[in-house]
Amino acid sequence: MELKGKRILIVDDEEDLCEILQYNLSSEGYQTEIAHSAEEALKRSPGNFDLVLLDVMMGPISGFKFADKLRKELKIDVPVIFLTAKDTENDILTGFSLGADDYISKPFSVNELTARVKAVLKRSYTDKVNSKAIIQYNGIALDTVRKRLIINDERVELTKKEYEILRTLLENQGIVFSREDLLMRIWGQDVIVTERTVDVNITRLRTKLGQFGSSLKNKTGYGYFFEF
Amino acid sequence: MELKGKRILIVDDEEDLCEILQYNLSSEGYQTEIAHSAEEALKRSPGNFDLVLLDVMMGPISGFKFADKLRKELKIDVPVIFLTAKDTENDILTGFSLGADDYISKPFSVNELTARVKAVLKRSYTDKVNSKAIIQYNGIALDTVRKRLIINDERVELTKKEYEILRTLLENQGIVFSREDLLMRIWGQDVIVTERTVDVNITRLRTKLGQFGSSLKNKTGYGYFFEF
DNA sequence: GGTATTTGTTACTTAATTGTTACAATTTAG
DNA sequence: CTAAATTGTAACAATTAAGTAACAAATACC
Repeated sequence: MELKGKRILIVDDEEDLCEILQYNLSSEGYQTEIAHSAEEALKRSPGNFDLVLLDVMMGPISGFKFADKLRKELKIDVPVIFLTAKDTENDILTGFSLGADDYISKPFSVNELTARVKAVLKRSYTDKVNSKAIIQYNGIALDTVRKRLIINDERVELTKKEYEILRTLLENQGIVFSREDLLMRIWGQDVIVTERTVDVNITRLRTKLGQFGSSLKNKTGYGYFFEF
Repeated sequence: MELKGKRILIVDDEEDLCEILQYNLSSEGYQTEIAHSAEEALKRSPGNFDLVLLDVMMGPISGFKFADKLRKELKIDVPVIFLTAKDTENDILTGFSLGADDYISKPFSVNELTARVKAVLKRSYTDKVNSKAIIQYNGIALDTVRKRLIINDERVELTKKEYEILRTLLENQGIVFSREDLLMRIWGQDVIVTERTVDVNITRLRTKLGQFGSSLKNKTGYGYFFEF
């Protein structure tokens, strides 16, 4: 398994800590991005990261609220590791009830951090379809490195948006995503585009999907989903 | 590692050159033996040497034939450096296809000789696997010692950055590297340059790659990758 | 120290992606 | 069955990304 190169979103309002985290994770080969608030984190399309490191004690929206929003409202189930100063059981349980994958209590050592990060990434690798370079579904192969499809031995290049929509739908087959869900997840919090934009991208995807185009289905009034 | 005392077999029909080689290598602390023909060389158990210096232009059995026999028939994979007067790229590539580790073009300086010898001994000591001076991919040969390309029998000099980008992409064909990835990997953690710098270097590389320029591909929104 | 080479920046051009709109087709509700 | 709502989609526009030439800065080399 190749953990290196995985994208990690660091969400913490303490500049210094962020930099320490970033420095250490980078030198381990991970790609990192920093957000100093929940709001900022939402802007960075958290669904596109492999892991989110989240401080629970943070500005107006706490890490807990952010995680809750991520899971329940945005339906993004990216792995999350909480950074918590309060090492109380209650805190920790709250975190896990909100879908955390692990937690680290401050202060923590670099070794501890990288070990947990590695473990969580490994779990999300083995347990989910995630992380493989090419993911196959029925007759469709999605090359997650080159961001393209292989259908009937043919390469079909996908643009960024197309790729992200398709991946989202393929990884969550049968689940209906409203236009808003998709906009939130893929375009991000503050990008303002018409909901119809999704429709157009769906059309384009259907064309590129060829014989499988009709598997990208619409549920009138609700949204889009994938079903072979 | 102790390079001194390593045993080197010199195979060349020119008496004078042999003596010059022997003199210089001895004074560097190597043990040397001389063979004036391929036949003679075979009698000296070439497999028991740490390195063979082999003249390609030589009596009834050419250096190439000797090397071929060594590798294919006798299955001896002692490191070999070719001494070549014919400095054509074709010759050089032939040598490498026969398993050479490096080559030296006549006339050469003593410094060059000892440097190459040392480098090959060191490489073959540290990593048995990737110790060749020239790595070939489809129609592209990358001379990792002299930092240049050989394409269609032509030498193309690469600058450091160009070389490192190309090597990264060639060794990881199909993997898309974002500008940031490349900056991190090649420029390093703390060098601050515009991401567009990568683009410019890519353009320069494409030009130097000639007919293969179009194999250095861009994936809009993601980065660059190599694919024949 | 001066010259050549490499490397980086910028500005501009070209290309690719993404978004909007208008209208057609389909679906739904009554 | 029909009108309203929703979705599909083609054509165009806007935006964003990439290619590249020309110049500037930095570095290496005498």
